[in-house]
Amino acid sequence: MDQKRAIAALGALAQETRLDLFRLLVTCGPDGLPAGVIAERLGVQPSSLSFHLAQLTHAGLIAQRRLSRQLIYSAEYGAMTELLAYLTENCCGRGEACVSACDPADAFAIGENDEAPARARVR
Amino acid sequence: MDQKRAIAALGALAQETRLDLFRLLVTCGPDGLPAGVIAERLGVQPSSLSFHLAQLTHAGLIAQRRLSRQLIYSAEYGAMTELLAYLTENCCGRGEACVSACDPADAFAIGENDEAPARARVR
DNA sequence: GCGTAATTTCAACGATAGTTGAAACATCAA
DNA sequence: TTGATGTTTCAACTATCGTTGAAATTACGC
Repeated sequence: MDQKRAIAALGALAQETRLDLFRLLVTCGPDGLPAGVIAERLGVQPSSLSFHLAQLTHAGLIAQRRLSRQLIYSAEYGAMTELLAYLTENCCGRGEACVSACDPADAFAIGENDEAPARARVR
Repeated sequence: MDQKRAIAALGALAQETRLDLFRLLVTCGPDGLPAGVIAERLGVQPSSLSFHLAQLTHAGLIAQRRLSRQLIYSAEYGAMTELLAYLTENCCGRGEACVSACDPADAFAIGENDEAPARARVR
């Protein structure tokens, strides 16, 4: 992952509809969902959804395939993984403040609740 | 991490200067760097840098502290960790396509090279 | 082929982001 | 206090983003 692609991915995710959309597809696995179903679930106009789907596709975060009349969209887990790796690159071994971010076990353990790990802010 | 904060963080990172800046601070650890040094390293005008520092600070991705005349900025590793967790929430156990994204070992293992894991695209 | 369903494309609009340079602010040394 | 250093704030400008509704496209069943 280079800077350009990372920015494209981050920019694509930095929007209400698209973030919800991406996270919805992430939970749906490789099977994905047709555009119409996504529009209904998110409560977005088809025209608007199409715009956002194009943004995410262009950023490489989702993939498109056709199933008869429907266009099915699914998350590109590889791209997501690369993006996470790009953000955390070289953050290891620089002191205890970054330990939880660099330790995969810790990093993913907090996904279930919405709390930040207890850590003193550097002020 | 809720949707609003995630969007703020993603939006903050979705910009050349700020992404470079954040990654620079991530590699610097809790000690951080003064604004002047950052401006020099990134080749950005102080005025512009100040704008970007404020964006990242407001998004909770970096922290600010004063050291005499200088303002020192450092990465907020906790916020970064929460963001990664938010993006990958509920992506587990849905099929083999998301395995590498959900398996921390795999997810972070590809950080060293710039290659995507070999995976067939759903087209 | 015709009509219909599913989705995309297009143009127009208002809103927000990023840059620049000048001015202001905050801190320190003398 | 005075001057200098480090950083932020502000106004003005251009560029890009997201929404809407209408029209066009694509694929299917009859």
